[in-house]
Amino acid sequence: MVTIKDIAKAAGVSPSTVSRVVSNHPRISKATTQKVKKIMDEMGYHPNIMAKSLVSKTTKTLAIMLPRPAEELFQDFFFGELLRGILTQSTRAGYDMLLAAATSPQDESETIARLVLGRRVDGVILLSARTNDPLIDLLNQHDFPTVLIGRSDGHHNILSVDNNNEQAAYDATQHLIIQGHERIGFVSGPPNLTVSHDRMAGYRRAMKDASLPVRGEWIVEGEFLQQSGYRAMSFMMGLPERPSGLVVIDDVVGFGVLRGLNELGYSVPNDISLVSFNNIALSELATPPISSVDIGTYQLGYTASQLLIRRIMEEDIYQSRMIIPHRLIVRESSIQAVNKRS
Amino acid sequence: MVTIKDIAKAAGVSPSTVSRVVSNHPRISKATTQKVKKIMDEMGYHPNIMAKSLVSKTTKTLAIMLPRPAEELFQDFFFGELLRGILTQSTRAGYDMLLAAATSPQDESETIARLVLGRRVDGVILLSARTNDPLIDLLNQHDFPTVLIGRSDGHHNILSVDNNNEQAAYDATQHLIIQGHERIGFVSGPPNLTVSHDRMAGYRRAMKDASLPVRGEWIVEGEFLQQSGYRAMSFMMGLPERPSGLVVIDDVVGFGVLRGLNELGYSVPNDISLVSFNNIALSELATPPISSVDIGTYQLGYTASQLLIRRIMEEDIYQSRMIIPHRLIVRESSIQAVNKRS
DNA sequence: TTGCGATATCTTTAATAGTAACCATTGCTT
DNA sequence: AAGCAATGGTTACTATTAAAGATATCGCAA
Repeated sequence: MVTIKDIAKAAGVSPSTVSRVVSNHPRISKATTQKVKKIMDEMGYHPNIMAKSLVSKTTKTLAIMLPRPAEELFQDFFFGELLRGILTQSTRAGYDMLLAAATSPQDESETIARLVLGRRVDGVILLSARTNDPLIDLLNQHDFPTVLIGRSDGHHNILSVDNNNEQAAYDATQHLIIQGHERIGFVSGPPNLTVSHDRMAGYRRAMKDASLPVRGEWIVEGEFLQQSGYRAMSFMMGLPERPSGLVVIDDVVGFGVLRGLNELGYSVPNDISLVSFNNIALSELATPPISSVDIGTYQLGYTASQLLIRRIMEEDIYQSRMIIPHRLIVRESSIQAVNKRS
Repeated sequence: MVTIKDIAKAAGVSPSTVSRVVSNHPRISKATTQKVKKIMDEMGYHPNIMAKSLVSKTTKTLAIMLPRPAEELFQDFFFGELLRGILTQSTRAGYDMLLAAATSPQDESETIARLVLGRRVDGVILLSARTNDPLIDLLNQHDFPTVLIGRSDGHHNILSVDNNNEQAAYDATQHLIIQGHERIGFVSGPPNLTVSHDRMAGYRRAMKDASLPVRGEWIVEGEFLQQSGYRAMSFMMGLPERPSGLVVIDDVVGFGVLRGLNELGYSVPNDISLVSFNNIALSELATPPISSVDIGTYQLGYTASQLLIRRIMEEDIYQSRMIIPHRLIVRESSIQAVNKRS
């Protein structure tokens, strides 16, 4: 391997001078710069990133800490879009991305400790916030640059990027109410995720504002998997009084709901109307196309990365909590036949 | 930051001894080990990974080199599953994963050079092989541990994990032929990817073996996007003699095909039968459920990571090319109504 | 023309955190 | 008493950079 010393020797200068050439230091003459650069090219020199990181105490690397278990996440287009947003921005800013997964709960803290306290990364993006995330405490304790995608109860001093999920669910629910629905159900996600809470709260507020009753059996919790949606329907459609409209926490779950309703012989949107969240690429290709709240997934990731890098650069950050706007995309799954005819 | 020297001083031993305790060196007494470990816990010591990497010339990190542009990839469930396979195995083996993307063609080589020649990673997983990939030459030149997911023409001395895509397409096509179809079309992917070539070849062989004609206008190239499938249908269904069966390169494209056919008023499978590839989670939730060749996506990623780590460990590797078995999953999209009744 | 300080340019030295090869000490056996 | 495990310390090294020091060059006044 060719090192900075080899270049220095070959060019007849000191290693420091080569180092300055590499980092475009102003106090190097054009002649020397050219000479050194030529030799670097000839000898195929590439700076050893580890040595550089050791001395500069900076790795130019960010970590994405994946929640555990990660299966659900990878099953969802949502994650791909988020990742794309993060990666695009961090690549542009000259940062590498480390994908960190944990296999067990204690391993999660250990992984973070290894990466963060071992100075392997300059910052961390946390995904899928739980209602009380111990990782956030750990990272805050060490005052380590962290951005949370989502929201965590009881942590107000952490940088975060999120949607207004409460309002998003309000809008989705209100849309169904405007379409004339009075019995509206909610297919939720894992109960320990704040996103489940927030969307549920918005659903409840919309129902309350319209003076509509919310029945306990119209709310079903599950995972971000199609199977959850499918199972929710087996249960909900067996009720004596079943809802005529459904708000579903995630498009993939929505696909499962659609399949369940289909098999049970219900027609969407004529028998049951449907609105879900995230607006993944395939939701407009469902039969019927699914109405969905676009939460700006790419933007969410892009902004998180941007915010994190700003924090690392120690720029002044005035807003610790950034909200990405959402937008309800109305499609066939929530437009009743009567409206369609008009 | 607490270093190995701080621990050494606090424990009254030399830095080497602490280093030995950390790496479970056998020649350290139990008493010393315990004493040092206790102090490490108390002081919250975590080894600096950069310093370790510098001296050991090993980073315990793998890079996934994403193809450019990466948009398509992130839009596909396929990628998520692949990533999950890679990540699961590499995490188990104690390796971190670096996600590397390039923004331009020349940047691609630069990124590889920076990571590989700069000794930032121990190995590289290449995705989405093109027919003649210059990156492979670059990596081979430096004898750098690399595993290719897919196949690249003219590179036989590279480790790779792939499917038998030719046979997979043969099986898919033959399935349609057995169902009684004689006019079968092929909706392909980007022409510069080997996977497009291989699947096309299998399709052609199956048609030839059955003495069925292949028309040029029944073959359409595109991307791994739903829009490609949609556009292919606009074109193909406008032909004077249109196919009655379709082999589609990817499930996401299949979703687009389904939508296109739907809008044009064709029924699947009664008017047109459909088989596609990759068997993503949502293909069984399409309307109708899409027949798809399961290529063992998770396995593909898992095996690639495993192979790469073996190569890094300099284990003897007897097979340089591993083939993950495929399996045709027959669903409603390719079972004609007449068969359904029986 | 010469001498001086200012400036530009480059070198030397020390530091980053850790590891490995080699060396040193101890206490026990033969 | 010599030899030998067992255990731990010393020293040198990894590739790079920052700070401080050294040298050369230049402009300008005497």
